[in-house]
Amino acid sequence: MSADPLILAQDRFIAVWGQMSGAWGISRTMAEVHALLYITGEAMCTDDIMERLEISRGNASMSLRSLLDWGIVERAHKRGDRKEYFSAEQDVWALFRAIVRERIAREVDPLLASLHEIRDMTPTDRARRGEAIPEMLRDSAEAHNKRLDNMLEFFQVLERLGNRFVSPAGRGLQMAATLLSKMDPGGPRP
Amino acid sequence: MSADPLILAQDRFIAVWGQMSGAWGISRTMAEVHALLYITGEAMCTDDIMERLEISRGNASMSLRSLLDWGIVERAHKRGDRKEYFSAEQDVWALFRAIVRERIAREVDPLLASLHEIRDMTPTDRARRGEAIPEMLRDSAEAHNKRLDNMLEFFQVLERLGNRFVSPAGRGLQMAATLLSKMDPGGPRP
DNA sequence: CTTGTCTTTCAGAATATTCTGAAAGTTAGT
DNA sequence: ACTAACTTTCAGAATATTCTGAAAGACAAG
Repeated sequence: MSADPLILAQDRFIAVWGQMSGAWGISRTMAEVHALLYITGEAMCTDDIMERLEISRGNASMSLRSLLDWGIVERAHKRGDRKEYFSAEQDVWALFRAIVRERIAREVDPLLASLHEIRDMTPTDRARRGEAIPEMLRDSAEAHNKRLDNMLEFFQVLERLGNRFVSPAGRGLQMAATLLSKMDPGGPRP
Repeated sequence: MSADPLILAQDRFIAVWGQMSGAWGISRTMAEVHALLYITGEAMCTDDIMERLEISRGNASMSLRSLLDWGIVERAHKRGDRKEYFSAEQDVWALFRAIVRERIAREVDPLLASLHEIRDMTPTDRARRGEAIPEMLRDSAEAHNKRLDNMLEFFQVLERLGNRFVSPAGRGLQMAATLLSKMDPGGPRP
């Protein structure tokens, strides 16, 4: 059997990364496939992956497709070989920029849209000027709207931050480095 | 039935927040209970929650316990009433500081520990000075270690950032504001 | 110590997610 | 156009997660 420490370390990495799958909002197998491609640094074909991870062809195919959709794995080809090969982004910062980009698109944007819709469901002074609303109802509606606005504001800031992190290639690292070096533990300096 | 727009808006908010549950790594019901407490702004007892969300007593009890563990819901008491009441943190930034704090503790810290362990599984020049290792193996081990180190570096930065965001009360907001105001779209200025 | 009120627990049921494998689909080469 | 090599799809199986409800536990008041 394989007592090769490199293989063992790879397997352990794959297992650990698989456990993090929940944190990225992807399935365990997707994470394991990604881990395998990342940690070996090699381009592999479907059969290589099936064999190493002991998963079915269908599962491998679907996981690879999803990883391609997320933009963190890309197709590769070997000359004289009809098979498709796949390789993972090796730049860790680029990897996480891709993850943040997808999660903003899949989670934050739809949430903001929903929150705006909900915001439009309750009447306010602004919305209906002259119309009479029982005072008690108006008060609780205003408190409700304030709570919604606080949420909205938070996610708008989050989205702007995320887009800043994601946008031009390579900025994520600089942003983090700047943050950590320019701010002392007590907070930002003037 | 209730055509009260406020109730309808609350229900919609609860549903939307419930769908985000995956993003925070909590169950749908936990998120719905939290949403209910947040959007109504009221302290409610188990029976109130069971009735409004149409869930079982056991589910309500467990969800509330978990929310207490996360530190985003707290116990409250009403005089002359033996029942326990629960209310959600109303400061949105405090809410997300709590979430970040928990996720660092539950996900990032264990991951860093595992990555360090994995880092120690492969021999390097540093680790075993004189011992002979086949050249090919040594090269691939070094590439492997570099990949691990890149991951480690990323998560160390992430953890420091997270802790900065979380630490003294109120800093999260300032940090985000600083980020957004001090950096132009092209990147940080000297 | 007993009762009544409220809370927690947990085995099994219900639900949701993920995986398999065989069949259908696709494409390159001849 | 046919074949061989490879990829994708998807219904049903396997697995994992979440929920229920009844029983047990906890605690204050009398």
